[in-house]
Amino acid sequence: MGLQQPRTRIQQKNRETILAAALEVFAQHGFRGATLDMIATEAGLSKPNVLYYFPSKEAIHVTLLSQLMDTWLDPLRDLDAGGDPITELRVYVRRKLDLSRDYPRQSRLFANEIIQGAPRMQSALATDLKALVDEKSAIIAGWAKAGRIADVDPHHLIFSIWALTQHYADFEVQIRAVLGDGRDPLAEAESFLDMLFSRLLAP
Amino acid sequence: MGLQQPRTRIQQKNRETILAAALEVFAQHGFRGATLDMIATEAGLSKPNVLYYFPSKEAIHVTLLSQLMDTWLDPLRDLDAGGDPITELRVYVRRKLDLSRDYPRQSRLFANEIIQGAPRMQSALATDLKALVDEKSAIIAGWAKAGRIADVDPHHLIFSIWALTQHYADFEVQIRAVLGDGRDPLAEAESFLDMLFSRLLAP
DNA sequence: TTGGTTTTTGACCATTTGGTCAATCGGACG
DNA sequence: CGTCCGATTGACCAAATGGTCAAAAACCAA
Repeated sequence: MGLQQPRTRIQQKNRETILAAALEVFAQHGFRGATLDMIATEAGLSKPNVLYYFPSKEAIHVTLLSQLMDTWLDPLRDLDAGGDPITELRVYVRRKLDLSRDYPRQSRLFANEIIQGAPRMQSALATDLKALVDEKSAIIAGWAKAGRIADVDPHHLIFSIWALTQHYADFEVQIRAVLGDGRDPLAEAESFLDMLFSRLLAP
Repeated sequence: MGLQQPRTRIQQKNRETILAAALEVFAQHGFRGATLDMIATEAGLSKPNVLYYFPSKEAIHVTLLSQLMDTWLDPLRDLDAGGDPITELRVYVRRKLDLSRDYPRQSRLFANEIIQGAPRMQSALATDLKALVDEKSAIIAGWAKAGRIADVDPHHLIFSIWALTQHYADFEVQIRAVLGDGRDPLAEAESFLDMLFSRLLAP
């Protein structure tokens, strides 16, 4: 039964429930480590019922990944050539860090996929993602050439923003272990990264 | 058969062969995604033969992880309170980046483990790793207080070094997809990170 | 060569897991 | 109330997988 778009209220609800459960399970165990039983239990449904709403385990995974790319790239899409360069980039960093705080599971799902060679995203990376990054890199390069920010390589600037913000979601366990209790990693990260990029970008 | 330490030449060699194969397979597929058959094939041995040298799949994984922690923390151990602060930290960044270049599989193995909650490393993180980071953070804090480097949070400085260097190994697929062919990500990263930390740390 | 030890493997096993299916359930509508 | 269609599930299956074991092969010292 191909449920391209939900027709009934209950389909809508159950598909969402399954996706939320699958996100939790995939993020924690990776694609192979996750089982349909785990997802079904987490969703409060039976395994055959889960497969009534999605044709396969892989279909659930693919659905999650495509949803992810969309919201994940929003902050970069909003980088505005007409805005103040430093402000634009600072806002981008902050919004990216907000994503790490509010959606750590999505971040880990994505990280799992990329680390293992992005077997289900290769094309999306080389086309959509590359196009967007190239476009925004041109904007940043323009700012640099105009002397409005320091002369940094735009691609690596973007990579550094990704690396630094996602690190706080993906490696949360390590960070908490090292910092010990009683500290708020994400809050500290916000001011640290603000300072870091201020110093890096100042003309 | 518990082969705590190899007694014969052939044991030594086969254990190393298996660990090398397992590193490749675990890094690419994660613990659950890797199968003993994959490891055996990669090692050029039969599955029962692999289990002759290691008691279980998990034992292979644990062996790799403990080996990893050791070499992985060496550069941080060498951070010398008596050296020139900027130089010491620059060397640390460069050596960490060298590890990403030379041992990307180890980096991904570690990343896989941490992202999934470090089920087999929790204790090592909270004890050994925390102790080392706290010790070196104290040194960095001393440099900052003496005005020899900028006033940065030492823990987050170390996190940022980890994030930025390991990103080039763990997310290599993404970076290559975005940069396209004909560029050398690691070479570019070296100069980019050198500049980034120069600006960040200058008093 | 021989006897004993180490190494290797084919056959096998129990469990897990993704997925199927016929049968049942349940609610909305006439 | 009865019918129909979407929703749910217990039972089941085939393949994959971690691991075992007895026997064969390779090796080595005397």
